[in-house]
Amino acid sequence: MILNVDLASDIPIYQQLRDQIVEAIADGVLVEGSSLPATRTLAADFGINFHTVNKAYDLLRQQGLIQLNRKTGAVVTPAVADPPFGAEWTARARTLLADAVARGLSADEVLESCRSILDSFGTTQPEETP
Amino acid sequence: MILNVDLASDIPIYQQLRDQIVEAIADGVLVEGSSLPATRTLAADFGINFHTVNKAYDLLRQQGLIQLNRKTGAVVTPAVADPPFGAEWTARARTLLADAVARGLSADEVLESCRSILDSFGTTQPEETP
Amino acid sequence: MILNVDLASDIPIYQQLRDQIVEAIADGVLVEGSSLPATRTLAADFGINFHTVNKAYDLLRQQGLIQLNRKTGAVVTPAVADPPFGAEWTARARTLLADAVARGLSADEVLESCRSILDSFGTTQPEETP
Amino acid sequence: MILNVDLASDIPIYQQLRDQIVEAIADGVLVEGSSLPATRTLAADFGINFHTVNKAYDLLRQQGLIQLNRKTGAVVTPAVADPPFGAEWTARARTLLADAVARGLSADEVLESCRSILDSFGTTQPEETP
DNA sequence: GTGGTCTAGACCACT
DNA sequence: GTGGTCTAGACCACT
Repeated sequence: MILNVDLASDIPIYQQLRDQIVEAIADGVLVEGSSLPATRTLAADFGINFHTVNKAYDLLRQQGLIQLNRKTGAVVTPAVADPPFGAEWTARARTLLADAVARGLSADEVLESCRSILDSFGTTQPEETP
Repeated sequence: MILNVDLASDIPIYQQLRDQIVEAIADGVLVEGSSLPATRTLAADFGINFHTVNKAYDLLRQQGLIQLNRKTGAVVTPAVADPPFGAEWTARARTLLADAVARGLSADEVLESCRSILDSFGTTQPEETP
Repeated sequence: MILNVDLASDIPIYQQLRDQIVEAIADGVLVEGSSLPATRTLAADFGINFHTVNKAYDLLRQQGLIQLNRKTGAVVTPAVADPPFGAEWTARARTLLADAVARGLSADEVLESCRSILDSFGTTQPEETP
Repeated sequence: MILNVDLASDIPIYQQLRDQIVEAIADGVLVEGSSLPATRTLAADFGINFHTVNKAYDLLRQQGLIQLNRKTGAVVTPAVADPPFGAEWTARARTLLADAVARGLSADEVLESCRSILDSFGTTQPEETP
């Protein structure tokens, strides 16, 4: 799993971490049962505080994507699609799609962009959990 | 154009305004050449500070969606799809789509959600510009 | 609203705060729209760190009970009973009720205890929001 | 008695064991005089450390629900409802019930949930102690 | 060895 | 003036 943190971005570091881990899960790089690095290890790797990593992991836990355990560390949970999947996601999607359409893209072009992003997921081989 | 501002929301008011105006453009309610309300009028309508409206309009201007002019006020510009269309949009889309996939939805289900949102645009008749 | 924090308890301070604020909401002491004290004010009152209060408020926000806003501070949101209300609550309730029954209380006695606790809610007059 | 241990859960294993044994007692699956499995047996069944089982049994002993004896092992004690039944239980109940009420459920709805959980106890036939 | 909690203090964002 | 983020470092809980 390759994570990139941009300290200069105005997106909070913990959010960047969360987003990239979610992408790694969507991508299949992290699968059910995969272990994430220990909070303090990951923090050291990026030269950031472990509290920041903690916050990212805590978000993922709240969203049901990982489990945190003093013994086993952070582990990816089985995906349980919980439809109708939240009006909140739909609202975010509506804003994102409107942004594209308002800039002049056709619905087909936008869908094609979405499809190509979705297709790019899962092309990476999963890591082996040691 | 109907705007709803939730003063209690976590999302900054200027962001809500920007998002809803973008949706109105995507929706075809606002078309090329449509005038937006004067900042002070809009501010008065919602009981918010006109600086907040200014900030929303300024964002739209930066994104090339409207033109601001002392004389003519805020006017929707012609849509110029600007491919490659911003790595920034793609990054946002990637995060949004990954969120859905990581929660267990299939690519097809996610695409279907996007399609149905896109289909909902443009069903409203454009306003007449007075 | 009267809050009591037991620094010696093994229940985390932020959890104690969360629980007591929830009870104040259930009790009707805090109603929809009521303001909570500023995080730093509350922290000073108890001689604890504002981060700890922050964590309590953040939990309440995640659970949809309050809204946090830089401008307006922490405000109680309208209650939206979201049935089926979570298997998680039922599991907690099962454990609690089993505890009582296993100790020899009859179902009727346990229900009576629950009823009397529920009756004790709402007997306090709501605070006036200044 | 059927026990399920979720090794990945946030809830400590000893707590899960304790809770499920309490539920088995409430349920009538375990009655006064019933023997619990030997700690090492139970530990082997779940592939967990026997100290963990020990901790669960010790909690139950402290709470007066079982007796531990080198010779006879762990045996369920006669239920002695010990009114006023612990301010501690009431505090836990208050928090649980407040959680439901604060989310907008009426006292009647909450009581009904409690009643249906209580009714589900005791529908299983007691095991025969070999 | 892992995550969890708490303190202390800095600076930022939005109003 | 309010909450939000981040750092730094301590000690605890569970294994």
